[in-house]
Amino acid sequence: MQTVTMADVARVAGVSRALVSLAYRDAYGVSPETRENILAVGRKLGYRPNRVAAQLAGKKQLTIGVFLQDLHNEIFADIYDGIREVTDQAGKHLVLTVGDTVGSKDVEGLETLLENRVDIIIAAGLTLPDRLLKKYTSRVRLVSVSRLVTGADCVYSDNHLGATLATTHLIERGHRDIVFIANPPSDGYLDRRAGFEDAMHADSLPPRVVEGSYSRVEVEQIALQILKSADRPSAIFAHNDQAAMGVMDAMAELGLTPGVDLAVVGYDNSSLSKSPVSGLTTVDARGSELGRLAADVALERLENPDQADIVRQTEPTLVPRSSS
Amino acid sequence: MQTVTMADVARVAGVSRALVSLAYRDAYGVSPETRENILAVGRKLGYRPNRVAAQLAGKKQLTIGVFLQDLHNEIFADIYDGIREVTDQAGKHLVLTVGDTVGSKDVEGLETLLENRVDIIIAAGLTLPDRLLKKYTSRVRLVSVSRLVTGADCVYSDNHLGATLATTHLIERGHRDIVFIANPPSDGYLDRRAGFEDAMHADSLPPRVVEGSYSRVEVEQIALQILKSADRPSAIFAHNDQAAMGVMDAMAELGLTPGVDLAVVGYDNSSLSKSPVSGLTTVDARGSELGRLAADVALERLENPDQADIVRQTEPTLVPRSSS
DNA sequence: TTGTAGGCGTTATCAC
DNA sequence: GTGATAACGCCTACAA
Repeated sequence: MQTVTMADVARVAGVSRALVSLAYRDAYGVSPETRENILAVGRKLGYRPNRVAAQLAGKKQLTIGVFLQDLHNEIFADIYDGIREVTDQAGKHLVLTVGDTVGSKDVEGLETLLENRVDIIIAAGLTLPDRLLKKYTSRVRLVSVSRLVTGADCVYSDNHLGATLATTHLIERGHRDIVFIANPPSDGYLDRRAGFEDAMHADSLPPRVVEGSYSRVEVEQIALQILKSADRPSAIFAHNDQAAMGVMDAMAELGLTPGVDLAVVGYDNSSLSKSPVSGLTTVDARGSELGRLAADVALERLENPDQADIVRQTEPTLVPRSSS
Repeated sequence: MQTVTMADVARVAGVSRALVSLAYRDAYGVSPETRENILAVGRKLGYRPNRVAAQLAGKKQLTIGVFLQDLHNEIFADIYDGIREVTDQAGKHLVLTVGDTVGSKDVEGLETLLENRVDIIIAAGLTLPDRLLKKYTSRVRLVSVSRLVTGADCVYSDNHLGATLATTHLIERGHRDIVFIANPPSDGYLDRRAGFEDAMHADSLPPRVVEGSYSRVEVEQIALQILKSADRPSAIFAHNDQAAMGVMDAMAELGLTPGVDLAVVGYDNSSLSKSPVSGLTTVDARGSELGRLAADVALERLENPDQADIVRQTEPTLVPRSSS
């Protein structure tokens, strides 16, 4: 159980520690034979490089911190996949921290990343207020995914457009009384709501907005109230798929059929909506593409620290299904 | 952007480095006033403890490695929640790595954890063969979640019982021709299948087993074949909820109604099945409880490294819904 | 209660 | 090509 160190390998192989180090990073300055020999000895001894020590000693930028807001929301799994796809190839190491559904652990997650001295942070789904976020953007390079942040690199999907697509789709289907179940208001996540309102106004329709949450069951309760009320709308547009499924849950409870008794539209095109079972019309924000882009930006930033803020925007698309 | 170190804080506060270290870990041997003063200086200077250096220098066991097999499967989010609940309280630091849906990244994930010199690993959903796994259990303390491993601490749900519950449930509902869509065969995950077969045999019914996968869409294709074949079963029991949803997807495509044209049962009680929309009958494996238990075991093991292997088993329960 | 010295396992910078 | 030697930032005795 006692750890084998570089010194051990060096001693047994009959070389200096420095050579072992070089051999394991296949750097220049070590002949193929000695390299092979060193690696063989290391293998026999069960040597495993100590990344902690390497991080401390080295000055190379090779670790990327990743913050994912909520593992229960599959969009973050998609984003992670995208990130990993490119960082794996670039040989960068990832340090992961995660928040929670309520969004109360942003600070904790970022703080942990900083204590681990990551060279840059890719943060997906941050909800902490701009004011607090500024304290971080001044201390570390940050690539924000989904959330638009001034003073940081950003990768996000055009939420205003996405919401407009969804709303227009409903209007074209003849709906005039539409409720938007919004996410809890927070800096950087107001575009979907704005897109909805603008689209409604464009057709001189009154936008109805109800504040929702990121929790499916909470939205279910909210939807129950809406559906049981006197002025039940003919369509509901939810800020994301989780919330939309909450609406579907409520409908199932009341014996209502999506697409018939009420139109429902979500946002994210997660596997929740993809399923023919739910048949949820949604807006595809392409999570894995966002992830890939974010990682690209992070690598670019590491190469060139002083260039201006990088902003990449992707265009969402509407995915019509049976629920509308 | 240049990092503030302990030495900086010490200099400004007019004390030694050691004192700063003690103050930040609120250890004995530092008066309340100096402590306060040191912390104040640190705050002003924007000092942040360097966990990398601390890990390297210290000998205390305070980091736990966590491996989660697949972020797209919500059961792992549940398990993570459970783990976090207890490690947060115990003040332990988590290092996270994740695999993928195919299960091809187990080695990579464990290896990264080892390179980070975690003191113990909690691994959920390992699929690598026993033979390979042994190389790890001999090098590091391992708490295996879901998977039963000899020579390591284990926390798992009684899968044989769970599968029996599900199968018996179907039989009681009058089904005699039942297909079990199994997970890809691998060490440590054969109990659900065995539970199914045993329950069928107990009633002198012929068990039909089809090999499935961990991917929802792949199972959808498999289910399509089964449902279109001449001898369509009256019920399908899938190895987990993801797979069960794949079956539901196939049914939706064929216009079949779950619970009417075909009974479907899943496993995990993830939010996929919880939803009234899917109404999927399932077996509740209680992920967060598994996570909590695993973390408890890990802490116990750190305290007492030499005790015999700890094995904790939980009892799953059947959750009947409309799909059966 | 406080300060000093040595070490954790690497990487980086030199000479050889 | 190869091998000493000084960092890296902190912890942990031990001495004061």
